[in-house]
Amino acid sequence: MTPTPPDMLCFALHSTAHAVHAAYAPLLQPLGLTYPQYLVLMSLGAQDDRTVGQLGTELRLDTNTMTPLLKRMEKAGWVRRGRNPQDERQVRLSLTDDGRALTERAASVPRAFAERTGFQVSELADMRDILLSLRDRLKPAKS
Amino acid sequence: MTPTPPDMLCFALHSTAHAVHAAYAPLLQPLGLTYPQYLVLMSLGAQDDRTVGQLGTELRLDTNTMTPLLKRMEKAGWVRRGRNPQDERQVRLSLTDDGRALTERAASVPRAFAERTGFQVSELADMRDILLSLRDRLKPAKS
DNA sequence: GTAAATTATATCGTGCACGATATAACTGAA
DNA sequence: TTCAGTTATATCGTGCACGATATAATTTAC
Repeated sequence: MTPTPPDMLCFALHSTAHAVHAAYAPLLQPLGLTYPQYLVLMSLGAQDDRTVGQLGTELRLDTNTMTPLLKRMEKAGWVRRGRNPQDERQVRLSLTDDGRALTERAASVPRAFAERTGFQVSELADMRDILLSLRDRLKPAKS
Repeated sequence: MTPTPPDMLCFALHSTAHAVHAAYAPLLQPLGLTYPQYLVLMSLGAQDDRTVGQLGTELRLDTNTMTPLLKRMEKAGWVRRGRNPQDERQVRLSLTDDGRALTERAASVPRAFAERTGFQVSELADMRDILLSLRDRLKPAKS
C-alpha cells in the first residue's frame, strides 16, 4: 500500500507551515512585511549590527536568499547594509529608526497568532520543541 | 521582551519544514522529482482521473500553483491533462505509464525518510496528528 | 430563453528558496 | 612575497506559493 499525502508526516508539516504562514499574512500585511522579512526584522531587533552570514545562520537561509531579501528591506527603509571596513568581505546589517519602530509594532504578532490557535502557550512551546527535535535529527543530511 | 525567531513556534515549523524538504531532496532528485511534484504523483497514484481542483483541494494548493506544476509534469511525460467533455471547464488528470512506474519507485521514499529520523513510526504519526490539529485550528483565517 | 451569477482553470507579477557559479577580500604556506 | 586556498557575499536560473485578475463554460433567476 503506497502512502498518500494526507497520511504523510512530511505533508502535515508542509501544509501546516503554509497554514501558519497564511495565518500570519493578515497580521503582517498592515505592517508591509512578508513572513521572512518579519523574521529578519525580529532577529535584528533582538541583536543588531550583524553580518549577512550570521543572520543567515540564525534563520537557516543562504546568502542567495538573504541578499535579495535584505536589499528589499533596505529599499523599504528598515535596514542599513554596509561593508565592514575591517573586513571588506562582510556586509554588516543594522535597523534604521523606521526599522526599530516597526519591531515594536511587530512584537505583538506572535501573541495575536497564539490566541487565534486556542492552544495554551505551554502547548505551543511543547510543539515547538518536538519540531526542533525532528529538525535537528535531520541535520547530518547524508544518506 | 520581544520574541526572537529561534524561540517562536512559527519559525520552528518554518525551519523544520525546510529541513524535511532538504532531507527529501536527495531521495527525490534521482527520480527527477521536486517535492510538490512528488505529492502530486503520490496523490494521483492513490486516486487517478481527478480534476485540477480536486487535487488542489487535497494538496491545499490553488490553481495558480497547480497549473504550472502540472504542465511541467505533463512535459516530463508523467501526467496527462485533458478537458472533460461533459464539462469543458474541468481539466482531468491521469498518470501515464511512465508516471505510474515512477510512483512505484517513489513509494519507498517516506520509509527511507522515516529511517533517517530515528523516530518510531508511531512517534512520527503522533507528530503528524499534533501538526494537523494545529493546522485545522487555523482554518477560519478570520481575525 | 437570455442576462447575471457562479464555477473551473489559466495568466501575471512578486517574493521566497535553493543549486550552481562568480568575484572580491582575506589568510597562510613555501 | 606571492600565489593557492578559503571566506563572505552576490548573481543567475528554476520552481514553488500566492494575491489579483482574466476567460470560458455552466447554472440560475427571471
